Amino acid sequence: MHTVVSAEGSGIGLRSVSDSGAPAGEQRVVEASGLAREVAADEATHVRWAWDDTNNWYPALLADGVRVDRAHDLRLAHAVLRASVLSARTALAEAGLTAWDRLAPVPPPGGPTAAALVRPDRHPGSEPLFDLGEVAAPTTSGRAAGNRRRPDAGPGSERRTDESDGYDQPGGRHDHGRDDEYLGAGDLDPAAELTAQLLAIKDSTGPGRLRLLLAAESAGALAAAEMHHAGLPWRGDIHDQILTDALGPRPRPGARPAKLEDLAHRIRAAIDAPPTLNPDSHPDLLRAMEYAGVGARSLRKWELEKLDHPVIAPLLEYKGLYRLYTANGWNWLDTWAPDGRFRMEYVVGGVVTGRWASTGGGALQLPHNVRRAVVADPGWTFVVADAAQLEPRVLAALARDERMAAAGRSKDGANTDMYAGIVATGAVDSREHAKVGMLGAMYGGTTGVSAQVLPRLARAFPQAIDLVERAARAGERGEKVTTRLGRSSPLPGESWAATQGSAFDEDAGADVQSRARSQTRSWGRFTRNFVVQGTAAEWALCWIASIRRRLWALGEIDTGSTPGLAPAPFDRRPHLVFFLHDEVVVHAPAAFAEAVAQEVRAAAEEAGRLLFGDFPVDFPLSVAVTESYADAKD
DNA sequence: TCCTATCGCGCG
DNA sequence: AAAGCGCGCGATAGGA
Repeated sequence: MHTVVSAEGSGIGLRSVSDSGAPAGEQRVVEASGLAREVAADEATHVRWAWDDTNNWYPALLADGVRVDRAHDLRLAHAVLRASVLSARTALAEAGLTAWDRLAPVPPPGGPTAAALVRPDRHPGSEPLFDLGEVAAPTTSGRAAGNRRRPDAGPGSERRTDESDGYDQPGGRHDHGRDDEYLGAGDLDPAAELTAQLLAIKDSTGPGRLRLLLAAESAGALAAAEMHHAGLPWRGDIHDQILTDALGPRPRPGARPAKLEDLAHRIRAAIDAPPTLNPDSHPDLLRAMEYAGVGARSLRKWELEKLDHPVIAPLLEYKGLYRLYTANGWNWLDTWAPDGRFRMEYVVGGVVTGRWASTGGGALQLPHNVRRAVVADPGWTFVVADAAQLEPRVLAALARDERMAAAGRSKDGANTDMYAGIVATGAVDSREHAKVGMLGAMYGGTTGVSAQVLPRLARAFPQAIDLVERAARAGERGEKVTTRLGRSSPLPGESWAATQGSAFDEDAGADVQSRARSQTRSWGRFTRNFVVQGTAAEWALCWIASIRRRLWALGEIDTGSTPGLAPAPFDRRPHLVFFLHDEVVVHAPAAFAEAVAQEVRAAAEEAGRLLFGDFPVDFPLSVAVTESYADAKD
């Protein structure tokens, strides 16, 4: 049974919808301030909460200490069902675009991203887009401030829509924007949409796969909201020490840190440049280096490293420290972890393949050299787990390639390295060859060692290699490809097809043809990788969904003991604090560490079974119990 | 002045 | 163009 949650005037509507999509009973309307109590009471009935966007509702519940077990995120589900080939011949997919196709993800409340959206420059005398007082509930400041829809909301309101016109190049961010008429937020009827989605699942060619995918995607949205709520423990004092050791004391605004200033002098001296040369200006620096005869074509690190000149050493050091200073320096600390927690802002489903993206704070790019600042609370510890060689294992299982799966299977309980296993089959000579060969197969590498090794891999593991080759050819033909659970790739944009067509013109020049060919191959590499990366993302979603359920079931520390620094409902319980594609960090009371490690492993096994049934493929983890994230070597 | 493109590098 | 996939971000350059 689902309960659909929606805004009804100043109150909140709760309406039951059966698993077949039939409305069950009348809608109840409760006061906004009473929602948390209502939800907490209904949790015991194993209801699945359905709502337009998890970030519109769940943060306020968490703020009231209420955790929910299951949800159905209508925005995320709609996007999957709209695009999937499994649901292509359903009413939902065959209907024209609706307001649900135009929803942009709602940022988590209270963070810098939400603040930036709430603070648009208002001209004096212009009407505010929404009245904060009208919808504000005591505990829902973030939601009330920026993200609640109103019946009269229109273009330019808080319900922003994406404006991109689709895909011309692989690699664009996931969006569903089109430039037809905006239908208006008033058209969002969550109960009707849920009914339509459940019907689309039932009518699809893979209801079981889609049901699992949407459950996992929605569980991911819950987990992301919970991680934002709990935050990653962050020791600002340690971070500051790292910065001071590397850069010198924090400079006044506008000034370079002492170490960078010193290196800038040495760089100028080494190439006889004037004191006005700004090493942050690539064109100027490159020109000055050319004048000094350094012989650099660009300023890329790997290229500079090949050169022999006195400027290289200080320049490389400068670039490293500059990166630390600009990306994760004091400004970052002030903005993203001012109070002992880094509240990362994930964008669930933000990548076309189904991976998560993040916005602001660079949660998915946290450099290794600042991870020392991630320290567990007193009496608590981290359990850090990452899936070893996830993508090649996923490929083996996807292709049902028994030999490749066997190469990654653990023998007598030993934690195996799949690349070593591939070497052991005799297919290739070294672990390095196995690794670059597999990466090349999954990414579409055509040169160097990876291309040399590919034929050997194709001989040893024909089914796995054939799967990625077929995915590449489908993409080159402009077709969709689909992951294990039913997430389909986007189609290339109109200009892609136009370029393809123009290559067939009688008078097409060689340059046009070569551009078309290069574009074709590029899209093929995208679809080749899509099936693997996308299915790996599905494995990770199932993993994280299982972990959050299992952690909750572990219960809490004794009532006598001191709670941790995490906010309720996690102050006495192990909880997820970080997720990075194939890696999780759990923050747990020290006494729970071993139990958590065991559950994280069990969750990985469960994820493998959910995706691949009894196909004999292993997904081993490396698990570390540690006080500091930096001590978990990946 | 604002907006976008480019470079380069962090992560998986 | 490192060698192929997927991202976010900050600084500077350059066009409008």
